[in-house]
Amino acid sequence: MSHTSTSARTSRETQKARTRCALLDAGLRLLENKSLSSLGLREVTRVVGMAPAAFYRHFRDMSDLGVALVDESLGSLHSVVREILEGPRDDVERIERTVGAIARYVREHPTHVRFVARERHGGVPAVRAAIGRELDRFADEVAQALAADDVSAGWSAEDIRMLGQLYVDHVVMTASAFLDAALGEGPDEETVARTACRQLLLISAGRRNWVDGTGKGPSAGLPAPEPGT
Amino acid sequence: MSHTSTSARTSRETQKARTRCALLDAGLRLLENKSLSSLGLREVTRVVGMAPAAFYRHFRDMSDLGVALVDESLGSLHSVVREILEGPRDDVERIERTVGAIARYVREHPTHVRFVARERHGGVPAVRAAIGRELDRFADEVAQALAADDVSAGWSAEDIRMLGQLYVDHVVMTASAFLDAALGEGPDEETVARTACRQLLLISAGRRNWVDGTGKGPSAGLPAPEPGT
DNA sequence: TGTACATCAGTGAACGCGCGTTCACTGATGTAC
DNA sequence: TGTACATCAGTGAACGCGCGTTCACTGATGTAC
Repeated sequence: MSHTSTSARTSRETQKARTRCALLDAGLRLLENKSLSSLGLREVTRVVGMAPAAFYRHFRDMSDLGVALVDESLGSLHSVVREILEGPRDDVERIERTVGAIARYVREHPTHVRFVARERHGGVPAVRAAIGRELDRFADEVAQALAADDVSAGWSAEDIRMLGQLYVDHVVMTASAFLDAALGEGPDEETVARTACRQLLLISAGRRNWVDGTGKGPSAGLPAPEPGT
Repeated sequence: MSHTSTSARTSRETQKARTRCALLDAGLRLLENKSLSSLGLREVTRVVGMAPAAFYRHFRDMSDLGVALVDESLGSLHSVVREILEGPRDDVERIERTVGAIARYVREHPTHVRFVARERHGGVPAVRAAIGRELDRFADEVAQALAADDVSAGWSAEDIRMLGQLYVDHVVMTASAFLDAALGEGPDEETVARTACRQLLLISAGRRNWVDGTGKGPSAGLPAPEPGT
């Protein structure tokens, strides 16, 4: 409990926060080439340059540090998502802005993105749960924004939520593909961007032609309207 | 090199194959709750009940065992995929068959599915590469089948391949969701199945209303055809 | 068929090493008066 | 302002443990004659 008058943190507090941050940074750096469950507490403290025992002043164990990394990685993303969703409603433009934003985010925070992609199904339950919870929140936010679109008229809440999840899953896939591209594995960034845009456009097309429960759009299953009859 | 006349394997060969299989089984079992990069050679041999050193008679290291597990996990899946793709072309039925087949596969081989989901972006490069290669092959197979559909008339090879990739990614997501359901995490199996079906139906609707390069279906962006003019 | 030799999957002991965790400690920072 | 005491982030030594890898070996199986 701090005894200083609210805002001004003591130098002790700020120093502790700095060390904690250094531990998180070191962890993230080491996690580029391995997974959390094989990352050692001593590896992290060694990079920071402190005694192993000091680790316990900041985290209970590596899994605890992992959960903190999830918050750091995905917490900042909510504002980005909101910004995109609040932009113009036009499909094509929104899609291009989305894919551009993903590309930028991956370029600026590659280690965070890799961490999330790797640990989403990784071997540390608490971290997996934290990522799942955060991605669910994103799906909710997206669903909420989608509900406001004209094309969503008549959609059930369940279907809108399903669509939000489809988008979020696709964003994760795309981010991961951008990451591979940056590493020289798989197709280059340009190709990933084009593929992602087209996949999203295809989903948009499906959305516009969705008929509840059957998925049959106006141009399928029914005879085409015959002009003049 | 075997010196027996082709088909009949010596008892030595079969015994070696059995041991190898026991190592793979033990590895897979241990990987339910951890990731490959934190799984130890000694853990595996302990479960099988053999001396650690014997491991080297079968695999160079754990990464080598991981690649063998990828082959075992995904190799058998090609026939399943082909069977689905060769079935009826009708969208709804094919989708339901697909989702049913995923559910069944996950129920019958949960450990293989978890392994692939976990190591797809995991910390062992050789295993990641092996999984990526295999999933690309699946995308190719799906794309080839899609190309034969009527709705694909006029599609560029690139767009068909993009669609194949979208389907494969979606299948992986769905399999992973079924797995969570079986573990009591997240929504139940029934919900996962319904969501997956609707997402696939939505993609199908997009496919039917795809206009090259814009994603604009016939019911959007253009004035609706006016009967009688 | 029987015998002598080759192969090689699996053994068990040994090695050096880095791990997570504990503990009493130090000394700079913060607080009370 | 100065002094005496409390807090607590970080230290460094120690511990027992399981790890991957090596090595000379054993003994059942397979081969040649």
